[in-house]
Amino acid sequence: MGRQPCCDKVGLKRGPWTIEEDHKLMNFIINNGIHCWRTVPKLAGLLRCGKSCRLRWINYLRPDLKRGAFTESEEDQIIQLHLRLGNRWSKIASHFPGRTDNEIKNHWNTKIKKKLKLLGLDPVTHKPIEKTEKTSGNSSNKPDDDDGQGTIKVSPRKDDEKPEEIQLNLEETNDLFSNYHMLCESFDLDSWLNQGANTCCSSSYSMEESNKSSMGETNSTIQQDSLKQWVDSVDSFLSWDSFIH
DNA sequence: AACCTTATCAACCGCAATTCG
DNA sequence: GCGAATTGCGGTTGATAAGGT
Repeated sequence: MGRQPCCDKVGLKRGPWTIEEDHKLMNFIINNGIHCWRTVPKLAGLLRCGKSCRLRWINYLRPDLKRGAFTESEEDQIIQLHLRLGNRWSKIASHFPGRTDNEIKNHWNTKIKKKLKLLGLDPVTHKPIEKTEKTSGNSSNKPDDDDGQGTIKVSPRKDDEKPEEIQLNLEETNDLFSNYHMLCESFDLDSWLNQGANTCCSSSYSMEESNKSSMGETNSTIQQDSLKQWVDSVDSFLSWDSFIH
């Protein structure tokens, strides 16, 4: 049997989105909202599949996106949530209004993972690497940049250069680990989670929901004005994007 | 200046979960 | 209740910017 592909890929465009495509998608969603992603590209006049449109909207065009680098406290919160939820990025993202699961996942993979490794912590278990190795006795889980003796080797820049060794001896590792746990303990995740749950926005955001929640009782003129402001702001970062590209 | 390596992040893919007829 | 359609999620890839040699 098997499932049909979600969309007919023949003749569909792939790769980076153009400003024109972004405008088409935005205009369509502004005017019509989102009812069925599958029909969005067809109705909006886009040669993209519905999945691609959804992703573009959620990760880049949504009006409530918070752009910019993650703060240290956001990073701490991500680590906390990862400890509890694992790689459930959408769940984690739901506690960061304006952040997307993709953004958090990328940040985790490129920055936080390295930070934890430097602290001598396994990014998967959040436990000291030595400990997990000794207890598991499974060398296949050993990070390739760790020599198993509390020393993390950073890849050399040159072939003839000795790897830079960051001496994280056991004492230092334990100190870092206890600090890390003090941070974990002092952080009231539950109350924060509850607070986040009230303010979080679902990844399946739509203009209809946006209108209901943020514009609820305002009149249509104000709605039009805010919408215009948003489109203007999106226009400004779109042009900036095209400039830097 | 040219080349190479690494880091970053947008976008894609495949599968699971959910919805719909 | 069942199967097909659709949506959403997490892992992965690929383009490109940034930095180093």
